[in-house]
Amino acid sequence: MPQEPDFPPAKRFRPGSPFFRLSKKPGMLLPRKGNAAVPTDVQRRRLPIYQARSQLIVQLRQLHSAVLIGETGSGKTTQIPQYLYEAGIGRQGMVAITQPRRVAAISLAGRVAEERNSPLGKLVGYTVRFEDVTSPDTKLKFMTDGMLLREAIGDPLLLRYAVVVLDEAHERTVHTDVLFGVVKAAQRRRSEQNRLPLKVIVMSATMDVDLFSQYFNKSPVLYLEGRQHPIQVFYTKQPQSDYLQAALVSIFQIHQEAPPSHDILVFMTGQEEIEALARTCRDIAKHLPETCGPMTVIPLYASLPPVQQLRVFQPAPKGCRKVILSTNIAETSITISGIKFVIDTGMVKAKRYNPDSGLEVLAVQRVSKAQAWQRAGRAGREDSGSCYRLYTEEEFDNLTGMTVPEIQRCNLTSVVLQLLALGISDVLNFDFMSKPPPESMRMALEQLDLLGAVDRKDDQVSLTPLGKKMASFPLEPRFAKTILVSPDFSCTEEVLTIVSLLSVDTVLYNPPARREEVLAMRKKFMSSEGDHMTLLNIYRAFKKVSGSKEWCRENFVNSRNMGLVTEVRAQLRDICIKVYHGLESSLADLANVRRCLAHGLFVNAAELQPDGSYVALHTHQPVSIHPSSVLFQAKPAYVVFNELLHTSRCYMRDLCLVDPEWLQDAAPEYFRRKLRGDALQWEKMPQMLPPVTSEILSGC
DNA sequence: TGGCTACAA
Repeated sequence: MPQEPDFPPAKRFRPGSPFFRLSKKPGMLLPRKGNAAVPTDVQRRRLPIYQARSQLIVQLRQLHSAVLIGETGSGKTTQIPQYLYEAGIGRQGMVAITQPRRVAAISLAGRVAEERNSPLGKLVGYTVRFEDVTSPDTKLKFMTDGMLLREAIGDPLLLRYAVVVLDEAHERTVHTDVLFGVVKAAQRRRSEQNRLPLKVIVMSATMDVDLFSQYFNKSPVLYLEGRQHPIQVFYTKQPQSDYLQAALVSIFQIHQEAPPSHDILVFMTGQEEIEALARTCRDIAKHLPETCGPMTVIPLYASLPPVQQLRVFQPAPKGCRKVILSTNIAETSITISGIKFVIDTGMVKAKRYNPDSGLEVLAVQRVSKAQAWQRAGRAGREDSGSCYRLYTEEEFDNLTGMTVPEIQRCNLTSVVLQLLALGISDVLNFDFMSKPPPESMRMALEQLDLLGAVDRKDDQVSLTPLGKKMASFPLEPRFAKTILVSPDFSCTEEVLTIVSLLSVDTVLYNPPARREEVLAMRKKFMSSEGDHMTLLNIYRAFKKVSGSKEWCRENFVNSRNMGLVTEVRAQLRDICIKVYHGLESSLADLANVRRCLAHGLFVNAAELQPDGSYVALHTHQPVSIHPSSVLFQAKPAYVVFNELLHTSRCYMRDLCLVDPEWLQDAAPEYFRRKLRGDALQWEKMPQMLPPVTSEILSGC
């Protein structure tokens, strides 16, 4: 289990200051603070980290593994790779610097290339999905953690690299967590085989580093001071029952008291909540007395069109206050300058996973201390700031220290397939930094077994030839399987399209205010065979007009996501051609396409009951058709679906009508007695059918 | 029979 991190008491909190641990950690480096930067090469020397450069180089030269703590603004991400290069450390191979996000990998590479005065793609390059800007000259390679993981499948020892820098390790994405284990194993095996040593540098912005250090053989921790400014933190005196109301009051309190140039950033949970509060704020702002200046309220969340997202960067007109209402996208992904006040509701929408039911639930919950500090830190990027926490100090003390790593709360089917593809057969004992729940691992193995991806003999698990092929797709195993069976049904082109459509955020644009219009436009694409076929119709129509943006607008189709679909599709198609040396298409025979979906999604099958309700065959839980489905008013006997969404009920989303015989064909053993008329199955084989908990039942 | 999705590849 993750250890409770040792966080600074709020009152003495100075972001970027590691002083409170000075006595404990002798490895600390104490740079002098620099001033605001002016030219480019001088800029590097003015970064806080520069003062520690020579010490860092000495340390990094001798250490096999190091943990580096540095707040935002310390310059660690751009400078460490250059220091390594300048000192000739790891020149025998490349230096990989991983990032959880694409934009970060790309922009960091750009900045470092500029600092080196070298064209991007030469000495400094980057690799992210769909884009590889590197050359044989590339020594410093910025990449997404997912890309390095994918490379590891072909090269588990990561022999091209002399140094791997895992940045933003505190975010604990699934990919980073798997990489921890992969680089640690590669490091050990390379040393055993007397190969070029692999140096591992873990970089994190938070103080909960003991876990990192312990995991990497008690490696030393180096501290760097950042260039954050002091932040005053305020708590409410009483617990707030309504955080939205509390946010509203706080916004206008600040608005009445603070100079209008001081912008406010409010952290909330989701789109609907944000839009509602935005409306309320605008209404109230209209009716304020003259003494109060005007206010511009800007919502910010991921599904917002890019043009509207950019609004947060535009300065408000003089004398007007900018109030940004944001999801946690502003916590990490988008950095907004000029924020003087942060209001933290203390809530976040996060995914939870129940391995028994396979249910992923998106629920509003309290943030962790680490998240609360991350949010507060957004107020002190250029100058000192304030953070108003809409909860009491006692409530803060009771928050969990760090956010539960994603790997402990998600479906692990893809992870396990990837581990197996890396040649790790003892997946159940893989050296995770934070072990995922054993039920999640078992569930994942069971799913892979059902899909025909693995052979299990006693405790030894190995990939089948099909499983090996599945691992070559950057997809969830069930979708890889769907593609891989498609040649048997001569419909690879169609299946590729459908899987690509499912790989991106929805291409359907549904502005609530124009609901009737949307419905009328969408009618012409609707298929009685289900949502997948409806999506296929939309894609075909989109291609017919050569991806016209105008057509997208008229038909309420998100053209950005549609463009992404095209990219994903091309990538999947390339992989397909490599695996199969050819493609086939049935053009009109959509039944075959549905057969493929049955082969990939059969674990997500549901059966119509005599009373008109549906039951999921895998878990026997009652499920319903989501109102957004084209099959909402239909009553097909059997369907497969993409996912279950747990809101007021358990809703199946994205449905496809199937024949029960197809399900039998897809997994004869599994379905032998699962289909209608086997009520006793439940009691006979409890180990295959985990009991439905009362929690699930009451929620459905 | 009736709901609405944080982030990432």
